[in-house]
Order: sequence, then C-alpha cells, then structure tokens
Amino acid sequence: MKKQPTIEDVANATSLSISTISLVLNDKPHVSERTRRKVLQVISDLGYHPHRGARGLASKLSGNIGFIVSNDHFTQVEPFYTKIFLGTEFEARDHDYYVLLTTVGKSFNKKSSSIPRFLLERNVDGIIVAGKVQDSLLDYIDSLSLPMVLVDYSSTKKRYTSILIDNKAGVHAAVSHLVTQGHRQIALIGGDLSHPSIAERCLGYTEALAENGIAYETAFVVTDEKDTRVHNGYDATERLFAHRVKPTAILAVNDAMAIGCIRYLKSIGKLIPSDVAVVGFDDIEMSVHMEPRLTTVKVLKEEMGKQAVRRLVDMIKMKDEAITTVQVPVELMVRESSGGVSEPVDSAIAAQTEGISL
Amino acid sequence: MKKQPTIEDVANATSLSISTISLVLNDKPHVSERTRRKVLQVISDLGYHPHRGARGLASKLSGNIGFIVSNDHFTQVEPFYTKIFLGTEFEARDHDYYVLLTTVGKSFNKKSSSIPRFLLERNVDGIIVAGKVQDSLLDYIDSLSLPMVLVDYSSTKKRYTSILIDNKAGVHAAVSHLVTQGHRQIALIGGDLSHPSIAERCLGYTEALAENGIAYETAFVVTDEKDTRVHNGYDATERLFAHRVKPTAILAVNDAMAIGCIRYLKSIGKLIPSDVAVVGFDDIEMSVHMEPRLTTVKVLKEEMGKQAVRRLVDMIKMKDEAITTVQVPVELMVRESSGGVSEPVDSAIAAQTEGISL
DNA sequence: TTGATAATTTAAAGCGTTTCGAAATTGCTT
DNA sequence: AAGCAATTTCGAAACGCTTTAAATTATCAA
Repeated sequence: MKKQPTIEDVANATSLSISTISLVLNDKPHVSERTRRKVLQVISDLGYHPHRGARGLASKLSGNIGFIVSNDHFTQVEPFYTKIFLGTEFEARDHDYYVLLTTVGKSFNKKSSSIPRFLLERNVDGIIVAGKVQDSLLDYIDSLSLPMVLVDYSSTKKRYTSILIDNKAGVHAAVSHLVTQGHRQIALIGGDLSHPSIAERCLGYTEALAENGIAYETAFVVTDEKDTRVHNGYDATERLFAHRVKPTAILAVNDAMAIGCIRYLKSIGKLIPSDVAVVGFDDIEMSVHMEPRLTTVKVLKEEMGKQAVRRLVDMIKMKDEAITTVQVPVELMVRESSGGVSEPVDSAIAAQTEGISL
Repeated sequence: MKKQPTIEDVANATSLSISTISLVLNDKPHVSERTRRKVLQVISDLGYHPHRGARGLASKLSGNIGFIVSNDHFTQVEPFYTKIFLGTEFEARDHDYYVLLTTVGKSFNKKSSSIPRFLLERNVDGIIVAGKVQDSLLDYIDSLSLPMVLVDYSSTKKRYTSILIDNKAGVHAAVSHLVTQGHRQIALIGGDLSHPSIAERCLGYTEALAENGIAYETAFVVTDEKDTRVHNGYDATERLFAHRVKPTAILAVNDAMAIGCIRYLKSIGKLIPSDVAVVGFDDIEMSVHMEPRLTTVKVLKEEMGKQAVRRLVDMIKMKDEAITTVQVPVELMVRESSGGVSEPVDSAIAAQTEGISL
C-alpha cells in the first residue's frame, strides 16, 4: 500500500508542531484562526487523513460500533433484522463510524469463546443489540460500562435505552380494521412468546378485542408455536381449523406466519379474503408480492436502526447516561388479504418493489 | 469501560519480556515449548486479548476487510448483494476479520469525497468489490496495491481476481429445460447490458438457442430496458407481446424481471405455465413464494461472498499475487412457472423458507 | 572444562496519534 | 517600555503492540 502522509508531514509542511495539527484535527480550542486555516489548507493539499488505528490507540476510541444479533434471528436468511442492520450502516456512515456485525448463539457464558470478539479486543465504542438475546449478555456488556442501545428488545430485569416498535398500536389498528370489515370471529396465531415484541402483540390482541366489545375466545388463539416462521404459521392455522368454531379473520403475529397461514388456508380451499381475512405484521418485502397481497402492519426497520445509531452516538460523544425509550410508530398497510382494497393497483406495486433488481 | 489486561500484565505475570509474549501471540518460532505453554496459560488465566488498534498500528494490518458495492445495487432494498455481503461476514468471522461495508455512487473521482473512507484511513487490509462499479475506482484501489477480489463483476480493461457466476451454464440449463418441455418460441427479456453478468446471460441465450437448433428471432428479444427491476420486466413483456408473433416461453435475465413479467402476463389473462412458461435467474427468496412458484437458476450468493473472503485472506496473508478467476456453479431449480412440476409440494416449500421469521 | 554454535530471550526503537503541562508569544495596562 | 495575563504553540509522555538486532542461556563436541 502506497505510503500516505502522516501528521508529521503536515507539521513539517506548516512549520508547526504535531500537537497543533492534532488540535486542529480534533476541533479543539486554543488555535488561532489563521493557524487553523493554514493547517486545513495543507491537509487538503497533501491529501492527509488521520490513521484510524493510531487515533484509536491514543484516544481509546475505535470509531466502530458493534452490532449484535442472535444467530437464530440472523444466520438463516433473515429479512427483518438485516434491514435494521442496514439502517445502522447507513446512519453510521454519516457519523463517521463503522458497524461491526456479529451474531451470538443461544448460550452465552463468560468464557471468552462466546463473547463477541470486538468486545474482547476493545474494538468498539458502543453496542447495538437487535432482537432477543440472553440477559446475561446484556449484563456483561453493562459491566463493561460500554454505551448500549437495544433495538426491538427490552429486558425485564433491567431498563436499557431502547428503540421499540409500537406493537400495541399496530395490533389495535389491525383489529379495528378487521372489525370495520365486519369481522367478529378474529383469531390470533403466534409463537415464541419470550420475545417481548411478540408478547406485546398478543397482549394487544386481547386488549383490542375488549375495546371493540368482542369476547375473548380460547378456540381462536393459537400462540404456543415454538417459533414464528412460515411453517409455524401453517401448523398453527391447521390447529386453529381443527376446532369446531372457525374464525372469519386471522391475525398473525408476523408476516412469516401469515404467509404460512395463507398457504394452509389455500390448501383447504378457502378463499382469501372472502372466506377468511388475514392480517400480518412487519411488512416484509414479500407481503406485497403475494396473492392476495398481504394486509399488514408496517414496521420502519431501517429507521429503527438509524435511530439506534443516533442515540448511541449521542451516548458515546456526550457521555449521556440517560436511559431513554423510543417507540417507533407503525402504520397499517391495507391490502387485499383483508378485503380492504378491491382492485390490485399495479402501478403502486411497481413503485413499492423498485428495490428488487439483479 | 473496565480496564483490561495488556501485554505488559502478561509479561509481568510470567516474568518474561513483552517481546516473548508477542512472539507467542503471533505464533512465531524461537520460543521454547515450555515458555509457550506457560504464556498461553497465563493469557487464559488473565483473560487477556490483544488490543486490535495497537496491533494494527504496530503491524500495519487493521484486521478489517472493506466491502464495496454501488449505491444502485444496494441502497434500495437489495436482496442479491446483501446476501453476498452476509456471506463475507460469516466467512470473515472464521478468519478473525471484520468486514466494513460501504456503498459508492455512480461518479467516482479522485477527490477524496468519493473515496471510501476506510481506504483513506488505511483501515482495511484488502477489498472486496461486489457488482458493477466504475473502472476508475478499481484503478484507484489497484494503485494502492491493496489486495482486491471482485464478486460478480469483471473489468474489461484489466484482469482482476474474481468470483463469478457461471451465467452461461445457467442460461443453457434454462433453455434446454424449456426445449425439453416442448418450447421453440423462447423469448428473452433483460436490461442494463453494461453489467457483465447480464451481458453473459444474454449471450448465453443466443448460444443455447443455436445449440438447440432454434433460429434467433429478433421479435423475441427485448433487452434494452434501462434496468433489471420488477417494472422493467413488466414493461419488457408488454413490449414483447406488442409483436405479431408471441413466444410460448420467456427467459428473464433475473428473478426481479421475471416477477414483473408474470405480473404482466396475468394482467392480460395469460395462464402460467400453460399459455406461457417463465424462467428467471438468481433464485431470490421470493421466487418460491410466488404463484406459480418460479423456475429459476439458483446462484449461491452467500457462497460467493465466502469464497471471496477466502481468496482475499489468502492474498493478504500469503502475499499471493496470482490473479485467479473462480466460476461458481449454478443449478436450475425447476418449479411450476415452467410447467416442470405438476404439484406444489408444501413440505419442501416449508423447508426452503425456514429463514423467514420475526 | 572450554569454546563454539544453536536456541531462546530481551531491550529498544518504532507505529501515528492524543493529551497534558510547560514554554513562548501576543496583547493590554499603566 | 515594563509587567502581567491571556492566548497560542510546543515537547514529551502515553497508548499497546510488533520487530529487529543484540544479549543471554543452553547444548555439545573436543
């Protein structure tokens, strides 16, 4: 790699000391305007850029942010948290940070083998944790007194700064929409209640029913699936339809399960939405490409990642200790699977799918 | 952040010099077995981990790999290159590297504003470039004599080490499959021929026709779309069907265009595959969730990312200068859109979509 | 035992920054 | 013009590691 100029070269070229250059570099006071200008000029002439590693050594700051997500959520092709990750990437660039991604397994223990390497190597200035992880991992990071922001997760044991989805509002909107469409037999399918977001959605369902004056019906609730993947949605719906009373509408805790749900309904010859309406949650890419297009609650995944970075950078720079919680608003996307729209609108679809190319 | 032990602590604890510890750390020779063991033991007892930044300063190696992809390919929700990126992440972890991601715009120039920051800050040991970028950017990186591997791209001006898709084999398989199904009127839709992969696919189409003794028919080829997104597929198919002679099968240069193609065909009441068969390329997530499920050529996107990292790490460590080209094999996934399978198989689908969850 | 040679260990000089406290310069007052 | 304070600049020590040349210790043949 071609040798690049160092701070010393700048010092020589300006006939100033290294210290002064450093002061300018870091926007510190006690530098005369004339000097500052001259230094900046020479820096630009020389094409000088401070060496990240050296900076890190001296300042104890790496310029990196660590992003932790569980294997479960991520290693398998995982659109939801991937989007959040991309959001952090984009925002981080604006703040001159890089994001180091790592996944963690189910079992965290303090043996260093399961500790993210960037923590051991002191290679990050702050941490973003996305989705559910072991509380012991949070404890460990906390013990390092590293700034940390949780995204789509919150621990029951301790409050942390977090960026959350307004799950209840989303479910309320979904249920209200179904009620407006004339539904009273509204079922819920879900799984993995240990994830706070899922739990909230289930809770929101109960509340929303009550609010709409609909009695809670055990036969309409299947939330004990182990996971929330497509096949869980399929299975849950199958179990739902094994009961004597059938729902006219189904709310799935996420789009993946909604996809499985629709697949099952089709397999037994049900028409959607005329026989059964289906509503999902998350608004993943695919929901707009299905037939029928899926009515769902849109979650601003990238935006959540961005907010997490903004908050984290604040914490790093300002040494801001305050624990804050942000609820990112959601939006109900009414599409065909709930009977909300009559005609497919191809131009609108085209606009929404712009992102898919080679 | 809690103070962690340094190499000096290890030196003190073993009554050895810092240098010796360093030798052990880097697996250098000239250390007695007894000493090595003792050092390793103390390192583990103390929970010592070398500081990445300090290491980088002294050794001139950052432990990072830079990943460059164009904005066009990536900023919009982009499953293809995202997958490649994830592949690099996973493989990099195994080699103790981190991957720094950055996107670049259309116009690259040597003004530092458009140069990826990690290059200016000497914060990467090697570069992976995914997809098409400006050749001038490749030149620039080359001038830094930084190891570089291209993924799904190759410059016409200079040979670089690259991981490529076997596009021709994929198209040949697709065309042969269609011919086997009895098709002779096989159309091609595509766009953005400046991307080598796309160009190869188009070329492969022509070759494959010839090989199967089918005459090339201008009316069956629409490859002048500006892009290769869903709406381009829609438009291209519309233009295709404006001609007097209609094809019985359509090959799209990628799945996104195939999706648009199918959307158009449905809009004019065509049945797939009985009226028109459709085959895509890439095997993106969505292709298995469509109706009908899309026959397509599977590209091992993650695998390509992994191979790129393996090759790059070789180049970094071995100072291996050899320029090599790897063609990653492809596989035709026969599904319903080409009439290749009669019945949807739900269990198989479930298995394939495991990845989609909350 | 001795000397020579090989094997092992170490001291010291960086690597490119930041960050002090100290030194130098400047600007005001009188 | 001298004295003092405020402003600006600088010297030098860290930061935690790698690396090279030199120093030390071990080994072995004579």
